[in-house]
Amino acid sequence: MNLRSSPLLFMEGQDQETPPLPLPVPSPPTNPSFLFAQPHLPSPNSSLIFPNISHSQPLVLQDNLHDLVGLFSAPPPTPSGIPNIAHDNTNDQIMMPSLETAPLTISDNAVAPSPEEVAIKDKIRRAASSSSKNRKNTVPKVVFQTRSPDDILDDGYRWRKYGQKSVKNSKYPRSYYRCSHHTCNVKKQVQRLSKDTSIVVTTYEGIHNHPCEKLMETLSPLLEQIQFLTRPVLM
DNA sequence: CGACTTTGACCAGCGC
DNA sequence: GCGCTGGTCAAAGTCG
Repeated sequence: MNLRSSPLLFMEGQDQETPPLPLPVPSPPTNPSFLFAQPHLPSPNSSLIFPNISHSQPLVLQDNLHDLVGLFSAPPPTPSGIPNIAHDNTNDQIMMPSLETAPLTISDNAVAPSPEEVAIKDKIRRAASSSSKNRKNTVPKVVFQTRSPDDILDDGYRWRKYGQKSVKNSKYPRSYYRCSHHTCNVKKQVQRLSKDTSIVVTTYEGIHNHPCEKLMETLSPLLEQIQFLTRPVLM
């Protein structure tokens, strides 16, 4: 895992004057089930956007937990023995299990959005607007801004690139990826900002219908051990 | 040989 | 209707 970012969060539709919502800071992960937590979005098409990244208190993802997108994945099937826990309904919070607990701050010197940021927000706004007219088309979208030298962030899933386009007002092309899992049609778009070339904007569209492979790889020995320790003992 | 990337072509939506 | 733009397709190429 090579993400080094300090995301902020605001909900789609929020205007520039409204300060972004600080991301709720979760407790340290104490239960593997947190790894399958899902974001609690106010509406099916609302989007999470991590806007200007603050340098003041960088969040660091734990190296032994690979699942960033797993936050937005469907819970695994229960027969696997992994309990299903989604978001914290009582506190209406998004659980961010893979993040260390560093308080999130809003950047004081936030700058005007770049053309790419404006385009991305416009695109999401249009998508939300059109889908509000047609409620059947409810594909959740999540937008991350991450400060990383790598275009491709290791989010634990396998992706197949199916297109690349140069985008207006951007000197960097936008890449289009689909989840390689045969039954999963989650897509993501990756684009580097020309205003700040250290920032990569990743847009996830859809929800994985399978557990994160790398995560399961990491967890399976642990789960086997738990199952062994909690097995019924014959007297 | 299978999985993946590259890249030009095609198509749909939107604004004028 | 036309042109622009973004998203997807699919054939060819690459890699392990």
